[in-house]
Amino acid sequence: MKASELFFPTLREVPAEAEVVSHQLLLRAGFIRKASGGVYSYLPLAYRVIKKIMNIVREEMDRAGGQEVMLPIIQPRELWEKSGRWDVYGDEMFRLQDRHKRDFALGPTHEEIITTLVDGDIHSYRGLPLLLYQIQNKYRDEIRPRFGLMRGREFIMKDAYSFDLDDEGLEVSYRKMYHAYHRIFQRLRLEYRVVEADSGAIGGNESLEFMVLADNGESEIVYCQNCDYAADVEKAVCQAGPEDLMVELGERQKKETIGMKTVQDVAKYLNIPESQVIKTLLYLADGKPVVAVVRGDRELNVIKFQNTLGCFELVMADEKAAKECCGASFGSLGPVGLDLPVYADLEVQTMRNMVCGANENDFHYVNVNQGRDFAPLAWVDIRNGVAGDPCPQCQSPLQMVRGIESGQIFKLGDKYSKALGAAILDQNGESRTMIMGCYGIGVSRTMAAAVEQKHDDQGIIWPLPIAPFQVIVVPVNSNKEDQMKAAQAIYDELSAKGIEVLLDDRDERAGVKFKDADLIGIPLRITIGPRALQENKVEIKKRWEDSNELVPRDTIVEKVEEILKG
RNA sequence: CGGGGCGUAGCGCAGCUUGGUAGCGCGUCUGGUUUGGGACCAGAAAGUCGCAGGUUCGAAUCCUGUCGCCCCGACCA
Repeated sequence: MKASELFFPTLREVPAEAEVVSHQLLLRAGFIRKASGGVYSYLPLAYRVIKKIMNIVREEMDRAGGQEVMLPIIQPRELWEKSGRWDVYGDEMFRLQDRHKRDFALGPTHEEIITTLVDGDIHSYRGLPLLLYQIQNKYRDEIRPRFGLMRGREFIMKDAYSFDLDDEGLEVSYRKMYHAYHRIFQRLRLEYRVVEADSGAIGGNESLEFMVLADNGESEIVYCQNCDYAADVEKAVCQAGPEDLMVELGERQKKETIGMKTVQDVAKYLNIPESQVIKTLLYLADGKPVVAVVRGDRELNVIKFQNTLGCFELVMADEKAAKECCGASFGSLGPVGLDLPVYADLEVQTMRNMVCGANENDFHYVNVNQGRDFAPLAWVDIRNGVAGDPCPQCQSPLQMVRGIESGQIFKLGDKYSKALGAAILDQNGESRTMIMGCYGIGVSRTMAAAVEQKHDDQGIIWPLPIAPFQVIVVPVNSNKEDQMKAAQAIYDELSAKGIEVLLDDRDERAGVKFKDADLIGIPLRITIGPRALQENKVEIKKRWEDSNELVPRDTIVEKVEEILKG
């Protein structure tokens, strides 16, 4: 492909609308253009990358025994009513009507369609196991689409669904997908981590997320370097700390702390670490006041708290409610003498001589000790994990990184098959509900995640397996016949080897070509310059390294093949 | 949905307070000189100032409404 004929409108300046790196670079490098909030066009370079990701995914799905299908995007309302999700899905579902005023949804996901499809034509256990997948657009009317391709309203997703006779079968399918996903992310050459996903809300079912590591990913992950444990901070299992039995319990005292509202203020004022203070947070669970207590330097994890309570709605109470329930404003609350259900984080259990609000404005207690001064209704795990927490499996200190949720595998069980009545006959002629799993990879999001992970201040650095072109050949001056001739010859030779090459034949100055090559992130650049050409040499540069290398013209094809292999 | 910000040429922005025939940089086009990290000179094209209504002799500018975009939050997985 000649650069002069390629549609890749690069921008010198960062469009004002883009905040995150992947969004900025994909716009600047001429990969994507916005059609509407969260809806993008993929230009040729982007689509080349997308197709490569799709092909890797496709090959691994096929290898795992999957069969590719293409399901409708437009889905009738009745299907969604059957599963009960027409109402539940809410505003996040794009809806439309046909000319007869019949309701449809633009598929946000395909459990309904596929379960109905399989139920219609598989009636015997002999038809199982079955693994179907597709790669196509999904539609979710996100409350707030953001960060370019990272959270779009229309996005490309691979979704796979497994159907088995029983849980043992599901286990086999799930494991196959687990290994397939590992292969996929390894082949994409992205650094990633598998973490446990929330299973509380849906109840006991297993789910794992494949996170592509990136400095400004949406998720925070803690992981263990010693064993294989990893989890989102919101889901990480937190434990009680060790108790220091040598610390003597002091006598509880009330101290005046005028104007001291935050944990920081109080700790500073009393000259103690924040970890000696406890935070008392008042929430309304389905309208009823409940209290959460966590160490002063920790964050309450609202999801964990809600799962603990098992309530439907959990909102933070306002100042007024605090005054009514506890007799003091925020900043002066404490569990001592509170006549409310108190849930305290496990970590608080082993703290000694804590500091907390006295439920009286501008007063705090010091030397508060659990058991003697207050007793919570329950000791529970309700805080966010942090780096340094002990690993729940092996007790080594956990590390923290950020990541982008790129794939997820999930044991659905009979959730949809039951609702939609998808049953089959087993060996004994008895009717059984099929057991399902579902497995997603955000293809367009993965492209964005790759950019987030692989870039520098000059632009994108595509991993070789998904680069839009593997090599760019740059004659320093396209008007010099000898340079163009050499460039064209190298282009032909590489192309003949099946290598994807971009020939920058544009009548631009060298600087412009180099900048563009760096920006669009082609892994290998071959530069044909006048001086080297005199000695019958050309220059090769790896996008991910600073230095370049002069090699004899005759060996360049060999050289490229060698790098591509390694 | 709440809070904040923004809509002026393809991109980035100024002009708006104090109303008077729309500007800058980059990009684009033409000609020339240049040619190893976003060249230079000369010339040119390109904008219903998001949209609608109002005030006014006159609105990019003031008022009202509306649409869209971005960020934070709530929400969701």
